[in-house]
Amino acid sequence: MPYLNRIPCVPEPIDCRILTAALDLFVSRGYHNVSVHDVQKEANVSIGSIYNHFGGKEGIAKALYFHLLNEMEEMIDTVMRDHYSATRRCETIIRLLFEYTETRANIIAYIFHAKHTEFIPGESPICDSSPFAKMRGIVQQGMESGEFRSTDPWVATASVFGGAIRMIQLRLDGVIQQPLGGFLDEVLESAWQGMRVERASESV
Amino acid sequence: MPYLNRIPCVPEPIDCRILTAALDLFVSRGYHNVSVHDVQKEANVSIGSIYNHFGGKEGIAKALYFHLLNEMEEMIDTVMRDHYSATRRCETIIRLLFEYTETRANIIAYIFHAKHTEFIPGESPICDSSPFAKMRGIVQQGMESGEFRSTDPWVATASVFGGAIRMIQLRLDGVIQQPLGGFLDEVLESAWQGMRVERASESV
DNA sequence: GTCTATATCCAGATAGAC
DNA sequence: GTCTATCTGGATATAGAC
Repeated sequence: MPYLNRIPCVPEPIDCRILTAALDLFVSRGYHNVSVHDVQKEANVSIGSIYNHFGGKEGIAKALYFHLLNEMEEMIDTVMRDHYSATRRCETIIRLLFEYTETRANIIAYIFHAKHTEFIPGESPICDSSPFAKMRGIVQQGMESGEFRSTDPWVATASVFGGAIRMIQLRLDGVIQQPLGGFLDEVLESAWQGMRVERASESV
Repeated sequence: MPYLNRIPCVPEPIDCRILTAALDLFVSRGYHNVSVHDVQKEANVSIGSIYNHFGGKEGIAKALYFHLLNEMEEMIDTVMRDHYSATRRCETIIRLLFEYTETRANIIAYIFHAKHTEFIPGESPICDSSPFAKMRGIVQQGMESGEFRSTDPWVATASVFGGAIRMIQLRLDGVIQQPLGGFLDEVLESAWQGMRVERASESV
């Protein structure tokens, strides 16, 4: 196994080191409790480099935000390419979000952080952003195709994804202490049951 | 109408003025973007008084947090006193939360703010707190009584309240621009359908 | 208890050598 | 492009008169 002990010869580019360190610190301590000096130490770069690359702390936060939002959008695009029914699309998105919450918790925590507007002024709330709009679009598609029962689009989206997002928040806060994977089937079951089309015979 | 122009002779106590001003500022700008001087100006008191009463900015945040958490707990206790079935209890809680979101948005925004631990160190996440525990208890009761189908307690609670909480978050973020009252019936409908006990004849 | 004026600290940002 | 040393503003917190 000759490669096991090899020292990586291509060092991670400096931008990535900064962003990775910042993400860790921002998520663990909170944006406002992290100084540029903290990031500098964690990333093993000088403070000058940080200002050169990102123009300051807010620049780092913005770069992170758009980078991660973009990753999330690519994830959703991939799901939409590989699956066609709204049900399968929603299911796959929820499954991937659960997986990411376990394996790359920082990313999900940063993306789902309630108030980006507090430290990225002028940015509209994340639920206005493209990936979230696409999620609403998928639910809409499901209502039009008859997979989901028809209701208000906001209510429908909150109904499909609300339970899952709530579980993610509880897991990130440490309130839920088991991996989310074990809850996936039941969460999906609730979501589908909540959005299932009522048969005429069942209504009174 | 002799009272209309009267000047209030019992001024609001200084503690309340400080807390009210702080709540407004914390919610609108974010805790870390508000200085003690801002609170002082908004509340029309001196900075010395603030330190006398609350010991500093963090003291204000803590006092607010416990005060509002307590109000929420009292609300839930009242609901539990006035209603007995889990369904009615959950429904009333959701309705009241929606109402508060419209009429006293600051309170709900502060309580539902994701990360109190960022500015109140040592405090456990809000979903561990007593009112949220009581909400879980009500759902548990509903599963035991057979009102709700049985599933994991976390999943059940997320399923019952997740959609509503998501709607509240979207409303507070300004993404949803209509009052929540208009969505109440559909939100409840989704929640109940998601938790309804499956009849044997319906399963395949 | 309340106030004003002041002290102290530390964050974000910059300058200029290399 | 990267670094160290430095500047500056503003925040928290205190001192001491009233």
